[in-house]
Amino acid sequence: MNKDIPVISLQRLPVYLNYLKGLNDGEVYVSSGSIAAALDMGEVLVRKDLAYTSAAGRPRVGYVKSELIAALEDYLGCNGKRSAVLVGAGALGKAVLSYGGFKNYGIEIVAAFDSDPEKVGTEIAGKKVHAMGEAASKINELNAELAVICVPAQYAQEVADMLVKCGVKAILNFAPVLIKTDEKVVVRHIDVAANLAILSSMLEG
Amino acid sequence: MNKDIPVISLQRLPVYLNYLKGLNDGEVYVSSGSIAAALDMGEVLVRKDLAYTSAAGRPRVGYVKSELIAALEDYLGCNGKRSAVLVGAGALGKAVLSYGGFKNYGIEIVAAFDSDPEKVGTEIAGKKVHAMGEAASKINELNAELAVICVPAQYAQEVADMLVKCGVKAILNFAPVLIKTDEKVVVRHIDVAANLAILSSMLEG
DNA sequence: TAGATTGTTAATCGATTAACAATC
DNA sequence: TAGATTGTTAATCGATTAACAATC
Repeated sequence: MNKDIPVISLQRLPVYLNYLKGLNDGEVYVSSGSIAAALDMGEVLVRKDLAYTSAAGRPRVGYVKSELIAALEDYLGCNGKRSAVLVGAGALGKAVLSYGGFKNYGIEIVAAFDSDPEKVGTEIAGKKVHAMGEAASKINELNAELAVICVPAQYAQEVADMLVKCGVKAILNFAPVLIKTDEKVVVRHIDVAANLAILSSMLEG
Repeated sequence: MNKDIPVISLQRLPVYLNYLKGLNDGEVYVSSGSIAAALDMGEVLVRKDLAYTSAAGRPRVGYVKSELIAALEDYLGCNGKRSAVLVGAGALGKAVLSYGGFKNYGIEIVAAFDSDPEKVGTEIAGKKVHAMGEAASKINELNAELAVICVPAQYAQEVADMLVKCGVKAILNFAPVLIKTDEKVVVRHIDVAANLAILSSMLEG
């Protein structure tokens, strides 16, 4: 069902969702034109993207905002329940563990792992930090399909390999290195420093 | 000089740089083919991307690794010196302030701002946290052209407006909301929760 | 020289936009 | 009805890939 949407369209769905949720409660209808204007994009593109979900607009009035939000949430799996684990309870790991925004998407980070014995056994934002060796059993027990990697670059690949072996199906990688996995596993990469560097590069043009 | 590179190519340059830096010191030459194989992409694309920099390969041998790294670093401004400020010293803000990876790109976060009086006056990773009201004078004094927004979504737009008024030219926004600015200002958006949600969506396909 | 690899031009592919018929 | 907006098909645009000449 989610198979044929281009990733580039999929990436825009949360943007629409955020925009719609931020709208005044009084607004009942939204048109692709108004969304496009607010988000600085073409209105046909908005309609095409929305068409991947179950959203249906009505000529002359547009989309019912609540229905559109529901369609996007449904498509993105916000009403489901998926568990994620996090590896690397450093500053960034702690921030991600403390972040409350995942629940909007039906995702919960249920456990963390760290190789530092000092951290093992502690709790961060109510989530237990376990030793790396416990990963296999915990991931299995908690049925976690998602994982977030917040370890230093040099460990990212081995951590990814371990996670995949434990049954993780998708990885969000914050380490500044490209990790390779079995092609069935989906990986996304967020390199914070590189993002700032890209911005910096765009300044001189 | 950096004007005519497509953003999509620019985004790949740090990926090449990370890969090359991670290579064994003994490797003197690298070919576009070997980079492409390691990074799972087409070799012509690699050569095209690298051609935007001052890198020059030699037929039959490839690129001199050290020269290629230097060309990428030069293009990305890693040898320059740019200052950034951060707004919102919550968990994520702290993590970004503590992150050491920016210096590889010639970027330093020089100050933070927060509206919480409890945080004002403290130091995080050696960086002073100032009151929001000091932003204008500090940004000017420190000559900061880059800014990172780590405040809750509902404040992101006003913070962005304030930053732009203070002379900030580029913004990295972690708040889950699209911010609008004068078109001269460049903005990049990192929505961590959305990224995990996208991964989750890709699982069911 | 022979052959591997670069750099470039042409072809292809995919995403965005334009045009327009359908419709409430 | 008239007109605004959707949904879809065709055209355009831009990025990737294929082909190939240049070259060390």
